[in-house]
Amino acid sequence: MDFRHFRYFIAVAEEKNLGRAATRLHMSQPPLTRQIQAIEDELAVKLFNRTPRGMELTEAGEVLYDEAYNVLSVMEQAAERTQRAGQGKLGRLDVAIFGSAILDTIPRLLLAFRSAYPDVNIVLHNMGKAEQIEALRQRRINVGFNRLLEPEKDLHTELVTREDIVVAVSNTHPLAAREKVYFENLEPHRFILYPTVGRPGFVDMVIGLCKDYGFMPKISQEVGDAITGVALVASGFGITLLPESATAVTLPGVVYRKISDLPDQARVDLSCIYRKNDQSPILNEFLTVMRETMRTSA
Amino acid sequence: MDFRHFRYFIAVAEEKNLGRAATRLHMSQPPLTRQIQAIEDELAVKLFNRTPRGMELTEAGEVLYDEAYNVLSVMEQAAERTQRAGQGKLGRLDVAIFGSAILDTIPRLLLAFRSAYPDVNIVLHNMGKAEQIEALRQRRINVGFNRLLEPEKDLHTELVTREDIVVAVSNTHPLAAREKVYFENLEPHRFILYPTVGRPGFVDMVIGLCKDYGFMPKISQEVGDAITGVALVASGFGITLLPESATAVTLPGVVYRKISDLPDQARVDLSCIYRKNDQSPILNEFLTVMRETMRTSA
DNA sequence: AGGCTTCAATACCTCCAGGGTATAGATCGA
DNA sequence: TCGATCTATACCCTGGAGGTATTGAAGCCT
Repeated sequence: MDFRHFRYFIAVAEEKNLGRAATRLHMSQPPLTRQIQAIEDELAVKLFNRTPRGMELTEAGEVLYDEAYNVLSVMEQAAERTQRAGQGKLGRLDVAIFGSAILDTIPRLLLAFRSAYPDVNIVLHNMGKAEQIEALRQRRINVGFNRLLEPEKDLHTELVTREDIVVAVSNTHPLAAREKVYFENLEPHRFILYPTVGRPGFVDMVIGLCKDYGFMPKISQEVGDAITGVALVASGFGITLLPESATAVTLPGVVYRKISDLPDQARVDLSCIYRKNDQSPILNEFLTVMRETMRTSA
Repeated sequence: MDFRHFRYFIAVAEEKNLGRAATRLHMSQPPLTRQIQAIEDELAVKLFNRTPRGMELTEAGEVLYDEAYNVLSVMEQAAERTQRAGQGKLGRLDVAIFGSAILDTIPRLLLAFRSAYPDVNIVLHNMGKAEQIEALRQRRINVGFNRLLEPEKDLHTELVTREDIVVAVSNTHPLAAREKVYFENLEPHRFILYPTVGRPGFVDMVIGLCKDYGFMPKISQEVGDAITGVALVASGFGITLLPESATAVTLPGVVYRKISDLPDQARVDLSCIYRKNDQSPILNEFLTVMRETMRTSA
């Protein structure tokens, strides 16, 4: 039983005439006769009664006719879904995110991707840097987002965007009153910092910067994530440094100030990381959308 | 895209190795390679990543693998249902019945058939003799049951069973007291009879019998069906003649008596009627079951 | 009745797709 | 570097699917 057989059968069932059916199938009548006979032989069932006026379905033939379109359509759907999966339009993408990246860039990215590929199921995972790398190697995720990623031999890292660092201060804080804030102005104030999960982290960059400006930051608190940090700023625990996108978080009593004299290496990157040998068309489409999105919004 | 392709694809997807898959498919490896390539070409999708350790599914391949068993099983079901229909095990049988036949023989028949062919949907229609013949010609029914059927050139009639005629009398009636009832004993009593729907009917036979015995029956009432007739007997309207199977109807105050000297032509037949050229395997099986049932219960 | 039409079925030929064997190419582990 | 273990390629061969011509069977007209 072949797909061709189904198409032939349908044509004959509908035309009730071998000649016309053959024309419709762009072939001649005798081979069609034989193919129909072949089906009947294989199933050991008479599908048509041959009359001098043509072919008419038997009861068994009626049953097969009911099924035939089903069979073809199931087959065609299988093919189509496979093709769509091959074009990255169907399937699942496991994305790891971490920390403040979720506040601005990632949502824009996901929005763009979802509207272009609505049938791709995006599953988000919260993971730190080291976890992301492990999960990538174990194929639990397709792509991870993080900052300050170091190269790995089997993984590609790709810069998504770079952001300036801003300082978050309480609105009653002396720095809030200044028109321009320079990095050295930060020195006397107490810093709220973040624990490093996977070296090098954001903290390392901040401390390095301070060293470049000739001081060691006074540490007020260490907190787990950016939002908690901002909350502590509002509560007067000190100041904190954040990537610019984190200014999407607005809390009463907190203001953000740009740092006017920030050197270029003090800009913080947001990168993504994925397996070098990942052939997934979905990942590919995702990266394409990502590059396009970042290009147009730059 | 051929059924063979699906089987090949499944084998390779499961074995993750062309050689083993080929063995499983009872063929050699190179043609299998080419068939897999052919599928990929046709769908314009890579289904496998070739590694030195074997074949592993791509995402698109995973999607196709999910579908592949579906496709095959839908196909196989179609074939199987068709075969079953060809063996008369699946489908629909439209049966016309009439009057008292429904009281005993038909239920036994249907019970036997349903238990042997549970997937055949039996649809019962109440029709008189003429209606049945018309419905047969219009293919609205496959078989009809009736009594005293006359031959028709395009229809087969087949005797199902013959029954004796019994007389139904009130239990206070003089006849109820007799040990043996002879036909001539009926003469003084008033008859409840049935209108003839399609000549010749049961009434004609009764009247003919009376004539044979040298009297004309005194008619008390005409009623539409046997049950009503029996109800009138209970009410003292007279006596009525019925086929023996109608004694399945028991009403308080009614007794049935056999007629001892009944000639053979006074036995009433139950026959079925169907199209001579009806090829339906279901009808065929039904008739077979019917003959078997009547043979064993005779 | 006999020829005409209209179907499906058969006879016979052709050719290519699908299968086989042998072998090359690629990669990995010892 | 050699052998083991995969897949891919080259080449041959056969069966089956398709084509043309024809037969066979059954109405439908004169």
